[in-house]
Amino acid sequence: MTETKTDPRILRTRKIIMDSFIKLSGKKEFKDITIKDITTEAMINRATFYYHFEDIYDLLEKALSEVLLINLNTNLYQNSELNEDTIIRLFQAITNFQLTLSNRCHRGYEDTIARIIREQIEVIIFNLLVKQFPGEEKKAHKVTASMLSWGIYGASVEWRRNNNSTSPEEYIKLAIPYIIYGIN
Amino acid sequence: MTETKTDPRILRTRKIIMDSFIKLSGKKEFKDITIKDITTEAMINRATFYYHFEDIYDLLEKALSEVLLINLNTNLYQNSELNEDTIIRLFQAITNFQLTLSNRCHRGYEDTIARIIREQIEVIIFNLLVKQFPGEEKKAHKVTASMLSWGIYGASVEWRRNNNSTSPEEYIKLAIPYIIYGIN
DNA sequence: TTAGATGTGTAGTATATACAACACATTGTA
DNA sequence: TACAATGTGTTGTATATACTACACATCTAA
Repeated sequence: MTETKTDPRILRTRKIIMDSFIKLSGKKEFKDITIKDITTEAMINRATFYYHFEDIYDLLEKALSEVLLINLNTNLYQNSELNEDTIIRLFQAITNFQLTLSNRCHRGYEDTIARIIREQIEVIIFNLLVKQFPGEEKKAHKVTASMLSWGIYGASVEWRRNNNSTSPEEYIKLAIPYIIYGIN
Repeated sequence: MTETKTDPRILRTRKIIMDSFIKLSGKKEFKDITIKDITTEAMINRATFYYHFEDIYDLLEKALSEVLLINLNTNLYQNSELNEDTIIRLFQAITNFQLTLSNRCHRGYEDTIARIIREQIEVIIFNLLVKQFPGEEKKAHKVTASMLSWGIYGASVEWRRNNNSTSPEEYIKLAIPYIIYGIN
């Protein structure tokens, strides 16, 4: 809302860097991608990279967040409530995102990536909860969001592992009553 | 050869501007394209436009030259002589370029565009002649290049006008003996 | 072990781009 | 006519990016 517009040069350069990184991720494993590779691909100076990102892990984090967030924003920007529909869309976005990831080789960095994704989910859920129940305790929202994010992320991992014929929607629907109405 | 490498920012920005201009040319007539349109499309500041180009006609000139030159370079960079083969490739590049142009609306600026194209052809032919006959008088090369450029450009106009089944290659082949061996 | 090669991260300076403001011209419209 | 709106081209200043050099780490080969 109170967005102060950022310098177009910054937006442009960040996008070039992230796009180059994503492109390289399709060719090499993460551990083999050097910062020189990225800046060469992006045709920017190496020093400029450090102007925007702390190091390559910072880039990984921001690139993943951005890609995931774009997926999510287009999916559930309209819905501002945490309900059955929202959860289904969220889950679909995650499984979809995981599928694109699995086509790229990030061997050895699965844990980092998993953490980033889960944190993103947590942020999204937290914001939804705050909007939905403005008066209540934020600490409770925090814990709830944390637990839900772990649960939903874990579900996406399990879904991918049992890569059977169940669609993401059907899969998560099995758990939704528990999420929404609780154990009772 | 003695290319002093130019700042990547300049290359990048020029490309963005030209690409935006070409993109806009597909939507609007030239006379309706404002500099604000271009800079908005390119997401650069209007002052930056004037850093690179004098005005919109300067951009038109450079954009056309560049597109035509790229066509030509990829076609006849290998051949450094002005022979039958070179002329055929040159003619093909021009007709091909004219076809792409005809899909865009530049009504009222045909003359300007024609001049730019012809001048480009002249430069190319002149350079070929200088390379081919290094010892001889440059003034003669100049006149020869001028006449040939007018002739070849004119032929491309005629070819397009009689838009019949003759291919550019067949068409120009009819005139090649005259060009190469002269009237006798 | 020692060098050499490659990668990371930082700092100082030069240059390109962003932005805002301005004067001026052109166009449409009341 | 007037006067608002839109476009052109310029200028001054702030900021982002390019470039170069440097110190340091890691790895490989002699």
